[in-house]
Amino acid sequence: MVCSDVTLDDLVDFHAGIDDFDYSHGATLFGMGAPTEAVYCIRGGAVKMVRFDAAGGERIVRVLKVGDVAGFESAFADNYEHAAIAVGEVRACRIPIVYFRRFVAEHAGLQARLLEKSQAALREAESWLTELVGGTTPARTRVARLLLRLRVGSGDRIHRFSVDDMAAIIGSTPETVSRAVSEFVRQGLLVKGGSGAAKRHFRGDIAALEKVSQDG
Amino acid sequence: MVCSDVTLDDLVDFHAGIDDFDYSHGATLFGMGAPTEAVYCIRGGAVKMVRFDAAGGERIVRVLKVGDVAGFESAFADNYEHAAIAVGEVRACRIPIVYFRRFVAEHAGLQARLLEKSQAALREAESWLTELVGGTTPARTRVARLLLRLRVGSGDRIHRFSVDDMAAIIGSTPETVSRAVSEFVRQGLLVKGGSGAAKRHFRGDIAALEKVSQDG
DNA sequence: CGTGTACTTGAGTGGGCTCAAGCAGGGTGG
DNA sequence: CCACCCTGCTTGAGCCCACTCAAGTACACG
Repeated sequence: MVCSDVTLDDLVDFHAGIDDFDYSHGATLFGMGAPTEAVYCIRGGAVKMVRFDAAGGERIVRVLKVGDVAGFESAFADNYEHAAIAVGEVRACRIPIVYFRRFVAEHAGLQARLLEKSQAALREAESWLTELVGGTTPARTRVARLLLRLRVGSGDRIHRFSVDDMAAIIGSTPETVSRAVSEFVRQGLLVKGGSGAAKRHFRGDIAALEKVSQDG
Repeated sequence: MVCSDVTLDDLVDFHAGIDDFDYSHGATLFGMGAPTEAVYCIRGGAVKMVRFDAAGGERIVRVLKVGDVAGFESAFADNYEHAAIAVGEVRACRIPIVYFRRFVAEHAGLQARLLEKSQAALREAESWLTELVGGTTPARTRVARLLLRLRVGSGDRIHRFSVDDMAAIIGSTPETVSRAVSEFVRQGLLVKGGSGAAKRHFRGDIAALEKVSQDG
């Protein structure tokens, strides 16, 4: 993880302006097209990376979880390519772009690490292309696959996105997602979290979901 | 373009084993899961990057054209993540992986260039996610968008992929693609190339296709 | 307790998938 | 040179999933 890298920890030690921030549900870390002024290390929660098409419809192209770095794709461009929006409570550390660029320029090891990050993101995007979106795969299967990808760590807790968000990921409609999720809940594959912070999570029967995710 | 970089041209000059090769339609540059042993700079034609899902069905996640580098995503892994398959006649130069890795290690500038390449590929993949695949967008619109992305340079020539390939890109079926393409041909938006090498190309009415690609 | 937001559920329709013929074109062998 | 086949494209008919439109419901928040 870039943030825990020694050289970047040095950055935190020696410069002011880098601190952890909290973002509440729906808060915007940065907007699509806004001038690039920082990258963010996600320390907790989930962040959706959003693109808007010509018609103004939103499409989620990636989901960031703890350890991911938001905005690094645009670190050497003038403007952000996506909007980054918090889903549930999010904690992130903000690194002003000038510090970030200086450090990358000065430390060769960081470049290799960035390349890894970029290729991991590419792998993830391709994975979405093959497994999650459209194709000829039934919607319920794709919803199951998505839920498995939204797991927190390797337990049975699953980030609970809104039906609209899930639809914007798998390329479907809120109604269709709702029907699939409701059915999973009825069948006991999914349990909605109670109140408070737990509201933003499911408990999932991972084994059963994996069964559904294999199409048939 | 990585291949035209001075340092990589030096590589070509000083080492044997690097030459241009020709591949005919359907030829495999490398297979998915095969041991990584080279990267390829595309000098002409088009190459499809393919992933196979559990059911054995193929899905095309990216298309490489002149100037792109095939296999660099796997340059630091043991095995290729995709298969790379020629569409029509392809000319490419083959760089053995040991040379490639040595050069990247020795020349810091190349790392930055690789990072750019990786991020460009990421952008492209996200672009496919938002514009090309599934969603709620009608198939004819998506076919039009795909055709525009398959343009050779900035003229009216378009790489002519098989209906199966196009279906594997937009996440549809060969029949549906065929219906859309046939209609474009009937309407004169698309002209099939004659014989010989031209068989692998369309001539497209770019302006009209762009109109169709904007949904309505 | 009212209001707003998000989700759920229902009925109806249509786009595209499926299944299944028919049809070019190009390569091969007689 | 032609008949043949083989591969890839086209076209048709029927059906079903999922999108659309539209209520109705749950829940949070002021």
